[in-house]
Amino acid sequence: MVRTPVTITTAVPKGFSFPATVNSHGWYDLPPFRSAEPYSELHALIPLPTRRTVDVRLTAGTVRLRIDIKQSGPLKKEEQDAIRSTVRSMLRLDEPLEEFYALCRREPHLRWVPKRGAGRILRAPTVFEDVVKMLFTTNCSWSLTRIQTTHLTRKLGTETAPGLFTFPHPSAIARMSDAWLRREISCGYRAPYLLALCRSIDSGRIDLEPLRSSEAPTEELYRTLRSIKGIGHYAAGNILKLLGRYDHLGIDSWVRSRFAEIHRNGRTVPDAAIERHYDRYGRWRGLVCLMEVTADWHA
DNA sequence: GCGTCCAGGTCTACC
DNA sequence: GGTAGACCTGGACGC
Repeated sequence: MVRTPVTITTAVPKGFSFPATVNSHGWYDLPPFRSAEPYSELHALIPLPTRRTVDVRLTAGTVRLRIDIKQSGPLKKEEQDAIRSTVRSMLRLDEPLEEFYALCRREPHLRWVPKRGAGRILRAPTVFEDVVKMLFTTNCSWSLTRIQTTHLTRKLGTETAPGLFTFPHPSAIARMSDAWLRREISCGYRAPYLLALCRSIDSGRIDLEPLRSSEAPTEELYRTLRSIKGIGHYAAGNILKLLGRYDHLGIDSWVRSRFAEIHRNGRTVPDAAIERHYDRYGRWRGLVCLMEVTADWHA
């Protein structure tokens, strides 16, 4: 047994960039993640197999990542291992990107990607959390995505410290009504989609968590995601990226707009033309597209 | 402060 | 297979 506070570390791959990973997309801005300064630290709540949740603060060194664990009870060795494993999964530390980086080095406009250690996309501790948050990004502004996620955690999550709430378990959401979710979470017409997903998980009809380690073909995973009501072409494409599959672009209005600025002097083009543009990057096309449209975030 | 309009993906009905 | 319309909310804007 180890008494808190506890600091553990874990090795990072050569060239890894903590800020480029945390800033890879907007997840760091959605609870339970917190980050006053996303370039240097990230706070997260990590659920453990023992059904406990720990509050961690992540900061990066050049060869190791520092994990400060804030919680009150004793911490077993296997719980520390679980924390380390979840953090590695969230920051994609074990994802092999050598082939992608080699591709980037052959493209002058992508040479910055391996130089700045970009290409690892932050994900939540669970696939369920990633899917619900992606559902909350559909057909709304980022401010509404933040409102929905904040309400969901505050009203159905568990308070682990004053003002600090876990992402709720599917069963906690499954117990609520459609009308309650619309009223309290502000998720509008997405409420029945969220409810159906949570009840499917709660009843055992669907299990999202194995998708991260699945060896099934990408198109099979895509079909699985599209079978979830409310997850369309855009959301499925972006969830696939969080599963380490980059065959789909996940085009939304922002990608259309950025693509037009970067490649067409501001003139918008049909999605099919955007798809064709990235075809030559093969199974990395979705990641190349993401790097291009977010390049200025990493400048 | 109030009303109106718009933007944002997905689903369903219809052709 | 392609398309129109409905879904719901926050924010911008005009009054």
